[in-house]
Amino acid sequence: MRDSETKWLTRDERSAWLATAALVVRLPAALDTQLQADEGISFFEYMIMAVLSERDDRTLQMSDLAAQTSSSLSRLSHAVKRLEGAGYLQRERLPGSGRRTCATLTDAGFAKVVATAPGHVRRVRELLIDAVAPADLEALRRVGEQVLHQIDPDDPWLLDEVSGS
Amino acid sequence: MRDSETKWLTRDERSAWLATAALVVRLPAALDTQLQADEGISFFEYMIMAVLSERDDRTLQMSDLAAQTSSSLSRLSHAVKRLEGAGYLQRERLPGSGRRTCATLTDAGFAKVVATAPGHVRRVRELLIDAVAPADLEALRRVGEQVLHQIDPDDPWLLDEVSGS
DNA sequence: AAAGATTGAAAGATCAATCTTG
DNA sequence: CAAGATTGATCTTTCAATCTTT
Repeated sequence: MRDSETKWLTRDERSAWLATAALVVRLPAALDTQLQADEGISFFEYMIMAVLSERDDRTLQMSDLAAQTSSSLSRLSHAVKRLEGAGYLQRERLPGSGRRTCATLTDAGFAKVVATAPGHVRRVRELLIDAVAPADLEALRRVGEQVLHQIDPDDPWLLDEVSGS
Repeated sequence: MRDSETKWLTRDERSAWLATAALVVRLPAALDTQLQADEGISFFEYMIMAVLSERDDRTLQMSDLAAQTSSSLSRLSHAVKRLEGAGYLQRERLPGSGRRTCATLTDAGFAKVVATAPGHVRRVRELLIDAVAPADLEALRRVGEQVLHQIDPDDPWLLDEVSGS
């Protein structure tokens, strides 16, 4: 609020920020375009199914699924309802322990992920992975992790990665 | 489409991509949260007004404004109509030369940007600029520019920067 | 009452169709 | 008819309120 104390961006910081702002807006949009055109699903819907497909039982609790797709529970709930209507997954309210709901990928959903993944990965490679130097990609990973930590320090954002390093 | 030839991501590429995917989803969301809570506007609306505020005449043609905010003309048109309703800008159909429409920031719109900028910049610093090493920020700028070039090679994405380097 | 999740209404984005001017 | 822009319909997201189970 104290306007006079604002630390404005330097020229280099500003140019880095402008490029980053364009990146975070355009990259998801470009991936959405490919997925929508080729497979009729959104990036968000693909992420939901991709995350489920990597589980042994193709199942995840709604709140965990929300965390892994960076979405609110409400947004996820609406999206999962649509995907359930399309036959790609099923919801089940676990009766045993608690008020939890689990989403499970159906065979059709798994098949959809299998059909969709190659084109998606190709586009990710084309736009990002193969377009930048390996060292820059590594820097990007660091930046991502640091920013996520700034946004939410409590976020256990190394779930699978912790063991892998 | 040839599934067998898909070049899947390596372990390092995959971990970089996962961090990046989370980054591009969560960073704009976090900035939206700050702007919405403190000033009642979205990141997109702020960008529109900020871009206009940097012009000498606070004016830009709709299609140029769309390019500079990474948005479709349709999305921009709807958003500009709302901002016009709020008194932050005005539209004028240039009668002289062509079918162009220009958007001009009003005094109220300029004041809104002035009031909003400090908090926004503070958050950008906190989440990104001050959170990463200068070399990583520089790498991020390179990545951004390369990805934007992959998405649209014809995009003149160095408008202001060309002269500045 | 709190955690986990869903719902309906309101706001925003996308898509296709349209309008206008050159 | 093409370029620049807008519109209306539809789909998605967000926000606040609600429901259920512990």
